[in-house]
Parts: sequence; structure tokens; C-alpha cells
Amino acid sequence: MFSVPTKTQYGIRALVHLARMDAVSETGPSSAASAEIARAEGIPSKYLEGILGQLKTAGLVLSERGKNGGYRLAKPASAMRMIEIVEALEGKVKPVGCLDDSAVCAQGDCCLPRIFWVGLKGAIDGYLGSRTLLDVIQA
Amino acid sequence: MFSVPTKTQYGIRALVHLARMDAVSETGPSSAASAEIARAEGIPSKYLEGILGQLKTAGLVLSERGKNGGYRLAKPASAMRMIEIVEALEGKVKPVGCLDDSAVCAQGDCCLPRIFWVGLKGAIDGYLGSRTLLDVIQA
DNA sequence: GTATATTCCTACTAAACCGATAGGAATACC
DNA sequence: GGTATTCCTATCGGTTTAGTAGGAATATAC
Repeated sequence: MFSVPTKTQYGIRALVHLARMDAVSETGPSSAASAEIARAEGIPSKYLEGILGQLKTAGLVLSERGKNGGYRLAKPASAMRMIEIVEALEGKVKPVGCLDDSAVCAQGDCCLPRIFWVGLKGAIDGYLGSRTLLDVIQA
Repeated sequence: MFSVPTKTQYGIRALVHLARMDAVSETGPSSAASAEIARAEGIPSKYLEGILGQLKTAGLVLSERGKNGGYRLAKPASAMRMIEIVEALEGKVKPVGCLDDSAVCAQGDCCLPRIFWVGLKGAIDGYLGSRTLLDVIQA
């Protein structure tokens, strides 16, 4: 239950990789090529390309093309909340469909569970929002 | 992200239905036929049969066959934790595969995220374990 | 200006999972 | 015997997941 897709796991591993490079670097944020990260982390190379593309679209990484190109974090690991990463890759946390609008369900019983699901979303968002990428690499 | 399968949503709705019947009953736990619950809750009838079967296997409901048969809660709603229900229908909360054994991953980076995922499981289990079916029908 | 390394874009695919549906056997009441 | 119910097994279409394939665009190095 609540299994996290490989896409998200890979994405986090890639960001962890970049964050750790930054942590040991003395010359500012460092970048790495997709293929290099893929090899180091054991992630299918072509698959990771698409994942990094999504992270770029979300503004979490910056990229440069061509030789000596690659990806780097768009901001410090301490400022990157894990919920941003998860949402960038898989969308908002949304246990059940009827969570966004406050419309009352047809069945009276349906709205009882609804409050329960809202609470679950709160618990998950609370955890993911309280952790940063820096927390993860310092764990 | 983290969407809950209809099976679990339906299962909870069915248990809520039974719990509310108990709440207004003056003659002990009351039972209802699968088809009756399905109709009242707008759940596909045949599908619900299977769900109730799983809940029975897990010991959360009791059943009686034949005419005037049906399902009822195996214990008071106040003693039925939501995590029992979720696990009965979908298995343990397990965001990533490598969570049960404490084996170290091949890649060093892999074990950094692992601690993060353990924390997420803790947050979800904590919430689900703190709520009972009674909490849900009293929400 | 050619070779090379990289991001970026689009399309495809095999397999798993989800959400049911179908048909009936077993059982209990009347 | 008739009827209402649980219980069992099998099937099935659709969606999602997890990846692969092929190449276009772009930047550096020589």
C-alpha cells in the first residue's frame, strides 16, 4: 500500500546525488550529466533523462546542453522540500478523488470518510513538507 | 500521488455503513446483506462481495449465509483501527520495496533515501493507527 | 568546421495492476 | 422446494508503470 513509483525514487536518488556533490564541492554548485548519474546510481539511463526533464520543468534543477553540459540543483538542498520533489514527479498528494472541491457527496456516508482522507493527506503533506533534501543526505 | 484504490474506499464505506447501523441499534450489533450495503452506498454489488470476503478473512467482519444472512462488525467500531482495515485490503504500508529487511543497499546513496521512506511510513502508520472506525463515523 | 558529448523531444511497447463482471456452488431459512 | 444469501473461481478491458528507441538540437573541443 502507498508504494512510491520508481520514477519518484529515481528522481530523489538523482537529486541526492547532486546534493552530495554540492556538499563536497568548494567551488559552488556542481553539475553532472544524466548518463553519469544514471551509471553511479544504477538507474536506466534513458529513463532518467525524462525524469530530470520533469524536475527541470518544475524548476528544481537547471540544465546546460552540449559538451560539458549536465544538471545541477536550482537551489540549495536546504531549501528544497521533499514535497516539492514528489509533487513535481507525481502530482499533489490526493488519497481520494473528491478531495479538492468541498462539494457534498450524494451519499451521506461518503462524507464521513472524506474527513478521514483529508486528515491522511495532512499527515503525508506534513511529513513531506517538513523534510528537505539536506535532511535526507544528512540522515 | 498516494491515491487510495476504490477497493479500500469501498471497504471503509461498507464498514462505516455497518458501524452506523450499530450506533442506532438497541439490540446489539446488526447485520446487513452485501447487496443491501452495495445499493445503499452505490458500490458495484459483485465487487463488494469480494471486498467483504477479504474483510472477513482478516477477522474484521463476521458473516452468516443463507436467508437473513449478512455481514456485521466483528468488534466494536471503537476497537477497530483504520490501519487494520487498510492493511486487510491492501497490505502493509510500504512506500518502497527495500523497507522490511535492514539489508544495506548496493549503492551508498540508496540508503540515504531509505531513512526518509521509513519516516514516511511512520507518518502514515501513525495517522492510520490513531484513528478508529468510531472516529470516522463521528467526524 | 568536424567530431563529440550532451540535453531535449516524440513515439512506442511489454507487463502489471485496477476495477470490475460472470457464472455458479454451497448454505440457511421458510 | 423456493428463495436469499455468502462464497468461490475465472475472465476481461482499460489504465498506468517502467522502460526503450531513435533521433533532433546544441554546445564545446580540436
